Amino acid sequence: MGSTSRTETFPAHTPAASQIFTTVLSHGPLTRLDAARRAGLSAAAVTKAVRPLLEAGYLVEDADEAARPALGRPANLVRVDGGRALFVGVKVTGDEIIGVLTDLCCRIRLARRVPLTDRATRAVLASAAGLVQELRAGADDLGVAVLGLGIAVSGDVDRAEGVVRYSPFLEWRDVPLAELAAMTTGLPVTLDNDVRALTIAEQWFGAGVGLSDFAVVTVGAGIGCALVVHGQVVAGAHGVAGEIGHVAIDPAGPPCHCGNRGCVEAIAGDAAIVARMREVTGRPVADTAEAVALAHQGVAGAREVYARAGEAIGRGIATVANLLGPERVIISGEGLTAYDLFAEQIRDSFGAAAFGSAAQCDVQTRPLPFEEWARGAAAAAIQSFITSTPTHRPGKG
Amino acid sequence: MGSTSRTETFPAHTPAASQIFTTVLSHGPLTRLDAARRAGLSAAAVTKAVRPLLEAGYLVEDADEAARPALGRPANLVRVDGGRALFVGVKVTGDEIIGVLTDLCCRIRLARRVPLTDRATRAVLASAAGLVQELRAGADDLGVAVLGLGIAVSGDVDRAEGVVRYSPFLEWRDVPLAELAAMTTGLPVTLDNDVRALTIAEQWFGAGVGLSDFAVVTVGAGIGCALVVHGQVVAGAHGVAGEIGHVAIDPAGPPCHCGNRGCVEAIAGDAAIVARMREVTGRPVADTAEAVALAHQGVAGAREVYARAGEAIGRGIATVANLLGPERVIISGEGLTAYDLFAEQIRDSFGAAAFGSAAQCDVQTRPLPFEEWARGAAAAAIQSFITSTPTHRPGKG
DNA sequence: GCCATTATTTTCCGCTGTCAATAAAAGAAA
DNA sequence: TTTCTTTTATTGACAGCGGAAAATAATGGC
Repeated sequence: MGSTSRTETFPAHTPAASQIFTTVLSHGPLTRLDAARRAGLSAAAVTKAVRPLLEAGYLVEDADEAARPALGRPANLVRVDGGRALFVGVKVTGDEIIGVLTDLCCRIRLARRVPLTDRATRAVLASAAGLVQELRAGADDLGVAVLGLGIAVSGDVDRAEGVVRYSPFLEWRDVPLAELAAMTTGLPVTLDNDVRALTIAEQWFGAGVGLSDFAVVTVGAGIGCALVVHGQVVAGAHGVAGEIGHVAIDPAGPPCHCGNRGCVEAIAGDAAIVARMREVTGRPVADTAEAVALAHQGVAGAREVYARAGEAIGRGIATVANLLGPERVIISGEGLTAYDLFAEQIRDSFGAAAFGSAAQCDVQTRPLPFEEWARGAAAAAIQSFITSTPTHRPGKG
Repeated sequence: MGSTSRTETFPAHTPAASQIFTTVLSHGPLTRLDAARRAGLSAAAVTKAVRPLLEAGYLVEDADEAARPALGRPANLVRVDGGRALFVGVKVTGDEIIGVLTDLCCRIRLARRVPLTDRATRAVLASAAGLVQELRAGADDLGVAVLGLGIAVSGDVDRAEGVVRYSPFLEWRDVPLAELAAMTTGLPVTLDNDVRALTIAEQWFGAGVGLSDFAVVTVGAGIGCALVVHGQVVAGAHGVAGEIGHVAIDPAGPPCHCGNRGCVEAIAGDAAIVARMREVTGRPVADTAEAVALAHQGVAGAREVYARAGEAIGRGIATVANLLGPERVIISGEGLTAYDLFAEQIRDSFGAAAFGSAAQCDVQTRPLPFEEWARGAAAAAIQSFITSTPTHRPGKG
C-alpha cells in the first residue's frame, strides 16, 4: 500500500547545485548556459551540478527542437522530470481537509477533500491519514514513490519545530503535528502556516517567480498575507508575520474578534461582509454566496458593502507597499470569486494610499482553485526535499 | 590639508573574514574561540582571517586581564582598533548640514553643524565640502587618514547608484550626489537614505546588534522608519520602504501633505503637533519647544495633543509588528525629547493593536543626540569600506 | 571536406574552511 | 621544580567548490 518509506535523499550537496535545480524548476527548460547566467555561476559549474541530478533522474535532457538557432551547436534543454517523484500536500481548515498529490513540478495529479466534524487532534490526524493513504494509492498506480508530506494550517505555526503553536479555527495549542503525522503516515513531514505555504508555491511556480520581494494577500474567511523579502519568506521573530488582517484601518470601524476596531478582516472578512449585508439589506443572509448574489442583483446598499471591503483591502495592501516596497502584490483566496465586486475599490484605494514610488508596485490577482492551498503545502514539502531541510521523519514509535 | 586620497583597501578578501571582522566590531573584544562560535566558523578560520587584519592594524590583541579563568591558557582578546581609521559622516537636512568625524568603531571624535541657506545642489555641495574639509583637518591633527565619506539624505535615495532620486526637503530630483561629492572631496563616498543609515549604525553599534529582524522608527519633523529583515536593511524594489509616516491610521484624521487623511505623520509629525496645539489652546505656538512647554505647564488640551500623537505612533508601530514580526522596535528621533508626554500612549496603543505574539516585540527608546544622524552616515561609509562595496570614487575631474 | 559558430565538457587551479594534531600558557599537584 | 590538567591558539594536510581556459562536440554554410 505504499506505506513503506525508503527515505530518498536529493543529490544536490552543494549550495550551487540546489540553486541550479531551483532555477531550472522555476524557469522551465533551460540550456545549461542560460541556467548558469540566471544563477550567476559558470557554465562549468552547471555541467557538474547537473550530472548527478540527471543520473538520479530528477532532471532530464531534451533537444531544443523548437527554437534552434541558425548557427552553432544546438543547445540541449535541461528540465525537471516532474514524474520522477510525488508529494502529498494537505490543508487543514476548521471544517474540511483538502489533499492533493503533486509531482515534483508541483502539478496536481489528484485532489480530494473530506469534511471534518471533530476538531480533536486525534480525529483530524485520522482523517488526514486516511486522505494521505488514498492519495498514496493513486501514487502507487503511477508506480512512483511519494517522497514527502506537506501540511498547511492557518494560525501561528513553527515550521522548524513542526509545531502548531496556536490555531484559532482548530482551537489547537502547541500540537506537535509534524511528528504525529510522520509517525502516522511514515512520510517525512513539513508543517507550515497556510499562507506561507501558498507563498512558496507562488515563489517557485507562480507569479512570484524571479522576484526577490513580493507579497501574497489572501481574501476569504480571514484576510491573510505572507511576505517575501530578500528572496525569503518572512517568518517573524515570534512566529507571527503578515498579519494584514489585523492592521487597523479605521478606529471608528466595526469591532474585530481580536479586540480592536476597524481591522481589515473586521471589514472585509467573509463573516464581516455577511453580517454587514444582513444589516444593510435587512434580509437573512446565510453565507457569502448569498451576499454576492444580492450585490449582483443590485439590491440597495449591497454593492456598497463590497465597495467598503475593497477599500479596506486596498488600504491594507497600500500599507504593505508603503512599509516594504515589494515589486508585486498577488491577491488570491476564495473571496476572489467576488472580485468583480471590489476590484475597482481595491485599485482606487491602493492608488490613493500608496506613497510615492510604492504606487509602482504591481498588484495582480490570481484565481485560487480550491486545491491551491493544499498545493502550497506540497510546495513546502518539495522545498524541504530539494533543500534537504531536516524534516520530521517517522520515528520508531 | 589631507586632500590627497591614498585609496586604502580593507584586507578581508573572503566572506568569512568580513563576517569575523563585523562580529568583533559589534560584539566588542572577543577571544578567537568566541568569535568563531558567534560567526559559526571554526577556530582555525578565525586565526587565519584575523592575521592579515592584525598585520594591517585594523584589529589589535589584548590579554584578557579582567576575567581570567582559573584554569587553562588565558585567552587573548581581539578587538577593533578604532583609531586605525577615520570616517566622515554628513547629514543634509533642509536647513542645516551636520557632520561628524568618527573612528572605525563609529565613535564620534568631532562634530560640526553649519546652517544651510541655499538648497541648490552647488551651494549644498560647497557647504558640505567645507564641513568635510574642517573635519579632515581634525583628522590630520590626529595623524590618521580619513578613508571614506558617508552622506545621509532623507527621501528616495538609491545607494547603489549614489543618486538622490527625490528629496522633498531639498527639492532635489535625480542628483548624482555621491559622484559630485567624490569629485569635490577626493574621498570614496557612500550615499544613503538617512533613516537607513541610522539603522546601519544601530545594527552594528547600537540596540540592533545581534538581531536579524528589527525596526527603527524616528519621530521628529517626519515620522521615519527603516526595517532590517533577514539581517539586511530593506531597500524596497522601487527605492521606497519603511514609509510608516504615511501609513493611514484614521480615515477621519487630519489631511496630510501626501494627499491622504490620517497618516501617522499628519498626526504625530512636528508640524502637525504644532498646528494642532495652536488650534486646541488658541495660543500662538511657533515651534515644538513651545508646544512641549505648554503640555508641561498643563495647559488645557495640550497633553491630549501629545496623547493623540502617541497613539498614532503606537498604532503605526503595531502595524509594523503585525506585518513583520520584528524582534525589537527602536524608537528614536528629535521628537524623543518630548517622550515623557507620549510614552504611555505609545505603549498602550501598541499593546492594543499588536496581534497575538506580535505584542511580544520589544519596544525600546533611544535618545538621539543631534549628531546621531551624521553618525549613521559614517556607519554607512564604514560598512562600504569593510565590505569593500564599490563606492563612488573621485574621478579625474 | 573545411570553416565559423555556439554549446558543453574537461582539465587544471586557486582558494576556503575544516579536521586533527600540536604548541602554548597558565595554575595545580606531586 | 617538575609534571599534569585544562583551555586557547596555530599549523599543516586535505577535501571540495567553483572559475578560467582549453578542448571537444554539433551544426549549417561554403
